[in-house]
This record gives sequence, structure tokens and C-alpha cells, in this order.
Amino acid sequence: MKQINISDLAKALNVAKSTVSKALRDSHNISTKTKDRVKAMAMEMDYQPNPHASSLKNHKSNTIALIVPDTTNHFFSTAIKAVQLVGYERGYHVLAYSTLDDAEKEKSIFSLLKNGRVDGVIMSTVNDAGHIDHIKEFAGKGYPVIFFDRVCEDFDGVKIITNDLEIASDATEFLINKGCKRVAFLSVLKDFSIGNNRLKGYMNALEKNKIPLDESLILNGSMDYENNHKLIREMLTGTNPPDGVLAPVEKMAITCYFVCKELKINIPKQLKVVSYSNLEYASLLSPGLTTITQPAFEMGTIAATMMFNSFEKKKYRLKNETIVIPSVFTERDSTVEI
Amino acid sequence: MKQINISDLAKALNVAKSTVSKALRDSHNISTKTKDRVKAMAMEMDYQPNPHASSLKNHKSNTIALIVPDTTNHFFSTAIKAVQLVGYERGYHVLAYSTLDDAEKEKSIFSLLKNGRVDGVIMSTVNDAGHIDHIKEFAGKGYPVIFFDRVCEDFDGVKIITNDLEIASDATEFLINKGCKRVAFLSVLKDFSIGNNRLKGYMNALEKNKIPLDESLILNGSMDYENNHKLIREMLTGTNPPDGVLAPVEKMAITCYFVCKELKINIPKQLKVVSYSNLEYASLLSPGLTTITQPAFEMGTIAATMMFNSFEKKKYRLKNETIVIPSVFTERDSTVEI
DNA sequence: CTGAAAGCGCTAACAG
DNA sequence: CTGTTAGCGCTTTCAG
Repeated sequence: MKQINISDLAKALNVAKSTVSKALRDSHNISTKTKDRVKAMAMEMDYQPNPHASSLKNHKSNTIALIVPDTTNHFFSTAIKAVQLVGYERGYHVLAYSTLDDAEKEKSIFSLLKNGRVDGVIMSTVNDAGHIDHIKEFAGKGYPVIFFDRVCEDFDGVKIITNDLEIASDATEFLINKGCKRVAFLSVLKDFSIGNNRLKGYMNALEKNKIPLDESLILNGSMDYENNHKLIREMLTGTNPPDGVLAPVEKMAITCYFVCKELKINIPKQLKVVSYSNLEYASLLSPGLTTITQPAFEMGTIAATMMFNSFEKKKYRLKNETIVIPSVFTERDSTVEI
Repeated sequence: MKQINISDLAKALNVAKSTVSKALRDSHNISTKTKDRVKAMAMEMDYQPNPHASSLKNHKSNTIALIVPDTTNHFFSTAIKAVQLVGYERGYHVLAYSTLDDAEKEKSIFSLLKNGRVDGVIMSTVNDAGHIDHIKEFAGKGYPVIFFDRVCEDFDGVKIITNDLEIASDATEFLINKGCKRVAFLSVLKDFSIGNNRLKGYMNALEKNKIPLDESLILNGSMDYENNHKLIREMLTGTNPPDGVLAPVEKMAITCYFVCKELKINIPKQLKVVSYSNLEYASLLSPGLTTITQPAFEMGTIAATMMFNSFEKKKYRLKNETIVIPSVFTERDSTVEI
């Protein structure tokens, strides 16, 4: 397990270790000749600096934390990939955490990070907007925090979101224009900014089209799949079922598909469905699902780029700023007129 | 950015920092009283040890690297989640990397890890079995490496795989029993152990059922989607097309679905399809896809558990061992007899 | 039971 | 241009 360190290098070269250190970091007051000698030897001896020593000395870990609710969600896994890629290119490492939508866990992850383990955090917070003291405290120590997708409204900093409200409105209007008289909204993140914006968009579209809001068409789903199933089933078998559905979350649309299969409700004939989704194979569902796709990769790329820029250049210091990246609407068979 | 450190604590308590250190680590030669005092103060001052200092001192980072080809693949993202969960429970952090199937990148990631950044590596290697000197060298320094799924055959260590050969054989036989006379194999990882085992299983089943191997039914796919599409199309429009297909990789099955849609080939009537897959919504494809699901979560959990055990207890030292976790076969409409 | 001191590997200030 | 030295925050002998 013996690693080769800077002293070994220095000894081998018969110079001081500070010289080695400087040479390796291209200090301008080391002669080109020694630099070359040092670098050659470093190569030969397969030297890699000990990251803990540098981090300790420099108060800089060159790693960031990426905290998401669930890595298995395609939206998040895509964002993770993006962050990893730019991290790799720019010489940063990424510690990845899943909160599993557990606010307590999110909190405890933060406490693990708060003594220099990372230089900053990119995160999508858990579904519990109220309690962000741990995040504020962390940011208060000078660590940058960038939110994406699931942001905390009352946090001063960078928030990267998508045009949720507008596109939810557009999608609702799209359904209305396809002839839907009763468009339902399958809420699941009730008290959350994203859910709220999507719900707002939905309501805006109704208003714009002079359709009175029917509370019974807004389903209050949860993280409990079985319960959602039951609720959707009740809605679809009720006296006045919807003929269109906007799902702010992929899972709800999938659940809706399941229920329709059970009830032999034909999509899109009896019910048209639009869903927010990052499902890779939406077109292969039966029927192909009309989707609003959030720009996960772009969001991740921008978040990472902004963070690393802020580390490296003063002029990129992060400010209180909300960046909107448009989602992509893709029409498929689940909303076709028959 | 000023963090509170052990000296601050010591000062506040009027004791030596060594006492604080020992108290916090529950050394038995510190009085219960001081321990309590120290711990209370640590709590009050919200002290978190600096991980770099401990790592430097102890030559132990309490973090592992998790290297996979692509985090967006559902199999890998599930494994990542499993590793994260176990890591969190046991006090380890996980640095996550995607190689994007680039062997050079995998190599360079290893060079970043080789001076104590991590205590071990859990990985699924890129599709390039030949060159693993970097891994051997890394392991040679005493770092444990655990492979899962995409393992290196000629590496002495823990390999966690699934019962690929058997289940590929079973699946092929399943197709034969469903009446398929010509079962194709949509290879994509030709020179890789996994692909090989799946292919072997396929061939075993043919042999067992006294069906001569027809080389034209083994497609040599690549990572190039367009090309695979072309190859599958050619196969299905050829003079003697298959009536069953075993896809060793989800992507090939999906591509096959696309081609069938284009060619208006009815699945399962004209072509039955079985695929290895960790697609969450396989049952919602059109038609529902019969799958072999690899136990991603279990594999990740076991890999992580073994690794952490090996750190903590001598008796769990890793040895040259291959662990097989069975995959799950789920029959759906894509293989139904009509 | 508690404290002083050395040292993990690196960097940076300061001397030469 | 190169070397000496102190110190990042922690752990761990070793003395008291």
C-alpha cells in the first residue's frame, strides 16, 4: 500500500521537495530544465499527489457533492452523467448521494459535508420545501450551492429550472385543442415549487380557455404507488371522468396507463395523456406517450460549469439567479385525435 | 469559510486537543465525564472533523469509487443506488464515475485514484477486456477491486455476476418451446465475458435441442445504434428470417421493436422477443416485453457490503471468488403463442 | 486519566 | 532559481 510521495521524488532527484512541488505545479521560478527533470521522474515513478494532503493544505478538495432524491430516476441519472462529464474534464470529482426523498437524510448528508469534504453542492432537494436551514447554514459557511429542478424558492443562489409553468399551460391547452373537455391533473408533489408551477400552468390554461376549475379533476397523489393507483381508478370510474390527463410526473402517467389497461379504457380515444417524462422509450409505450421532457443533461452541464467557473474565476462568482432551460414537447399517439 | 476544528474545541474546553480527539473516538482511557463534556461541546459547536486531515493521517479515506460505463443505464443507476445506500449506512462516501465505454478514460480515472483518494473500487469495466493492466496495478498496491456485471475474467478477485449462461440457455429453450424454429441472437458485446456467456447459453440450448447453429442468426451489433438498426433490418428482411430473438442487451431489443414497427412485423405473432433488461416499464411496451432482469440492486448491495466488511474485519478479506446472483425471468406478451 | 509533541504529504512564505 | 521551514487538522505514541 506504500504510495510514492513527493519526498521520494525529491530524494531520487537530489533536490528539495519544495522544488519538486513547484516544478510540478509549473511555478515560474523553477528553471525549465529542472521542471523537465522533475516531470520526467514523476512520470517514471508513476507519481500521483496525495489528494488529502493537498486538500488539507489548500482548503480545497476539488470535489463536489451531487445530491439527488433517487439516482434510478432517468432525469437524475442523466443529470449525474452530465455533472460527471464536466467534472472529469475540469479535474473535479463528484461524490454522489441519494436522499430517497427523506428530508432527515438530506440533512444528515449535509452535516457530513460541512467540514471541507467538498467545495460545493449541486442538488435537487427532497420533497419537503419547508426545512432548509441545514442548506442555508452550509451555504452560509461560504460553500456554493446550486439547485436544479427541485429548487428551494426561499434560497438566495443559483436555481436552474425549466419553463414548467409555461409548458404545463401549453400542454393543457394542447389537450383542450385536441377536444378534451375535462382535463385532469395528477398531482403528486403538492406542496412543492415544481408541482405548484405545473399546477399553476394547468390552471392558467383553463382560465385562458374559460374553463371553470373543477377541483375533483385535481388528484392529490403521493409517493405511495398503491394509493395513487386507487385514486386514479376512482377518478376514472367516477360519474364524471376526465377525457384528458396531464401528469406532472412520469410515474403518475405510467400508473394511469396501468389503470386504463385494467379498466379497458382506450388511450387516446377515451383519454388523452400528456406527461412530464425522461423515459427513454416513451415512443415504445402502448400507445406512445406524448411527453414534456426536461433538459436533464443541459441542466446538469450548466450547474456543473457554473460551479467550477465560480471556483476558478472571481468574475463568475455565483449570484442570486434563476436560469430557465426550456423543456421539449413531443407529441405521440397518446394524444392523437381519433 | 472558517471551520471549527479540534483546537477550537480543546480551547473552549480547556483541555489538550489530543484529549478531545481521544474522547471523540471513545478511547477507553478518557474518563466518562470528559468524554461527555467533549461530546456535548462538539455538538454545541457543531463540530465535524476535517476528513482530509483524518484521511491523511490514517491513510484511509472512507470513500470508495464506483466506476460504471454509463449512469443513465437503469441497471447501473440501480447498482449505484444500492452502493450509496450501504455506504451511507456504514459511513462511507462514494465517488461516482462514468467511463462511457471509453477504455482510455477508465484508465485515466484509475490514475486519479491511485494515491489514496479512495480505499477501494467497485466497478463494471468497459467493453475492452484486453487491457486491464491499470486495474491490476491498482489492485497490486493493495486496493481492493470488486467487479460486478462486466467483469474481467483474468483478474484475481471478487466478481459478482449473474447466472448469464444458464438463463440465456433457459430463455432460448423457452422460445424453442414456444414454437420458434429460428431463434436469433442479437449480440453486441461480442468479445466480452457477459456477451460470451449469453451467447454460450444460447448455443447450449440449441445443441441440447438438436438445432444446428446457423451463423447468419447471430448478429454482430456494436455501440452504433444506426448500424444495429440496419443489421437487424437486413436480418428480418432476409430470405430466411428468424421467428424468435434473444437480445443480450436491452438496447438491441428496443431497436428490434423499432425495426418491427417499421416493417410491420407483428410481435409476438411473427417474431417472439426476449431481452435482458432492467427497463422499469417493460410491461408497458407494445407488446409487453418478456425480460431477463439482472439483480442490479442485489449486486450493488453485495459488492458494497463485501468491500466495507473487508475494510473493517480481517476475516472478511476478499479472495478470488465469483458470486452468482440469479436473474429473474418475466414472461410477457412479446413471447405469447398466438 | 491527560498533555505534549511528532508526523501524515503537501504548499507557500521566506531565506539564501 | 533552489532550499528550509512552518503548518493545514488530525491521530498517536510517549511522558507525566
